[in-house]
Amino acid sequence: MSIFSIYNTQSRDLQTVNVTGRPVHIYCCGPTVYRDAHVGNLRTFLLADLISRTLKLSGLDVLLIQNITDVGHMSEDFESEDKMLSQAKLEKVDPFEIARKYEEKFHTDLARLNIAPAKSYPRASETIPGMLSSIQTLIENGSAYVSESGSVYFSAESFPSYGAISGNRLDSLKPGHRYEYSDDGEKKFHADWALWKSAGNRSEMVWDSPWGRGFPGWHIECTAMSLDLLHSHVDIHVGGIDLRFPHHENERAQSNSIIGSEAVDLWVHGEHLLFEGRKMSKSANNVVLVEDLISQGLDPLSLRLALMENRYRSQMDLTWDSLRAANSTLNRWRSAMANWGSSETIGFDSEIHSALLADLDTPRALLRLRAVEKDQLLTPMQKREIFNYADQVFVLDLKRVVEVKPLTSEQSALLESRATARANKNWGESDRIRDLLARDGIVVSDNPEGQSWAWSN
RNA sequence: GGUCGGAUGGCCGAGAGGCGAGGCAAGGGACUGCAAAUCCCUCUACACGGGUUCAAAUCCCGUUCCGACCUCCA
Repeated sequence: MSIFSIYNTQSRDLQTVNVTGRPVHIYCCGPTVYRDAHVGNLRTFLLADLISRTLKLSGLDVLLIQNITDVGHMSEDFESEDKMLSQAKLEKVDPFEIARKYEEKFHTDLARLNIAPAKSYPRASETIPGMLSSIQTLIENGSAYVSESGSVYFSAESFPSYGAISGNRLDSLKPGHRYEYSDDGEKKFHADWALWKSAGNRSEMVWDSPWGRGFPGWHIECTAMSLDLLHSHVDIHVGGIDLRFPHHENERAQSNSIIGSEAVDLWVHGEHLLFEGRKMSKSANNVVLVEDLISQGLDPLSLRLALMENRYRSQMDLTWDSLRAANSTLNRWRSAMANWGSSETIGFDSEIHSALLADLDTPRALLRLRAVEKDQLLTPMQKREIFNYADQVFVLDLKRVVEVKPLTSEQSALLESRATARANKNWGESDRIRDLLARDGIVVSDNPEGQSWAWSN
């Protein structure tokens, strides 16, 4: 059996996934649910999906866990306001209502992109006891300390291999370099971080703890959840490149300090998505949501295809052009599939299989699919069966029969009069009607068998 | 200042010592009453300077430029 290999940020090398006798444990850092997930966020969630599906293609079981951060995690800095709480103030509702609303939308977006649901989506707010016991363990074994105000900090120096994922060294993280470092005076060392932050003057989203009322630090939720739900061992940990430091570095220090060994085998990071040449951000005003694609008349799966045209490890510039290109490819493939018959058999293609196994080389797999489409030595049935095979991972709904919105009676009448005009070689009238229909988004074309029509989107 | 990646045709992007991916756009042709769709063809590139080699986009050294991260971030 061929083996899946993928790039491990920590070892800076391709690493194979060798798991037998149990499911592959995957943990993917999920959304902070204070706003809509944009298409860049979705690129990372798609990455976890592609990994899971490729492993399944190779006959492995997968246990995927993805957290929902519904507790503000601006705990390092009291000056900036917590995102969840400030959004709640803005929308004038209970912060948990905000969280549930965006959590719901997150699931909707995943479904639109055919991203298979994880086994579970633990919420930070419902994992407080687990976090408290993780923190307790860290205090007991000397990895963490309690401050005067009742906050708990992780001691970075207690973890000798700190920095292994990101390449950062503790002395390079000293204040005085480019970033602005602020300290509330409670940390013993500049690189320490909060595991638990005392409530201060906060009254919402705070919990009781052995150290007083407060709220958890951002990094501890992933430690608590992954150790608990994945039985203290993560085979593949997935997240966006920006989480490499500090989030994953800190999570690793916490998890390893609790279990006394390496908790994660493989750290996989997805690169960022740019849109029209710039990083997607509110200030650049180029945040794109799945809804925006839909309102442009694009199939959301054209995003899935467009994202797969690039490797997950390279920064990618998404444009409306590339989305439209993907959308028309999708339409072309679906109608080709319909023309190739109705076989439900799942074929096999070794090139596609090996491309996916080789560090998720989706561009090469798609290239092969295009070659299959054009290959004159393959029968239509063979083509369809190879497409069926590929669609287990691509999940572009290639078998979907393009459903056609019915015409209004006026539009049907126009089509009929055009056919009559054409029969009479009344070209002027025929073209006039064609223009009329085009305004309704109906494209008319003439074939030897007569005229046919289609919706332009 | 530290760390991690990049630079390929009009644009987006694979490729990682020899055979010039693919897509989009553009131009030409076939088909058509004219179109559309489709098919065929065309446009032939690897930041710069050295080096290694029979052979470099690919390896090595140097240079320039670009992006990401450095305590909010997918």
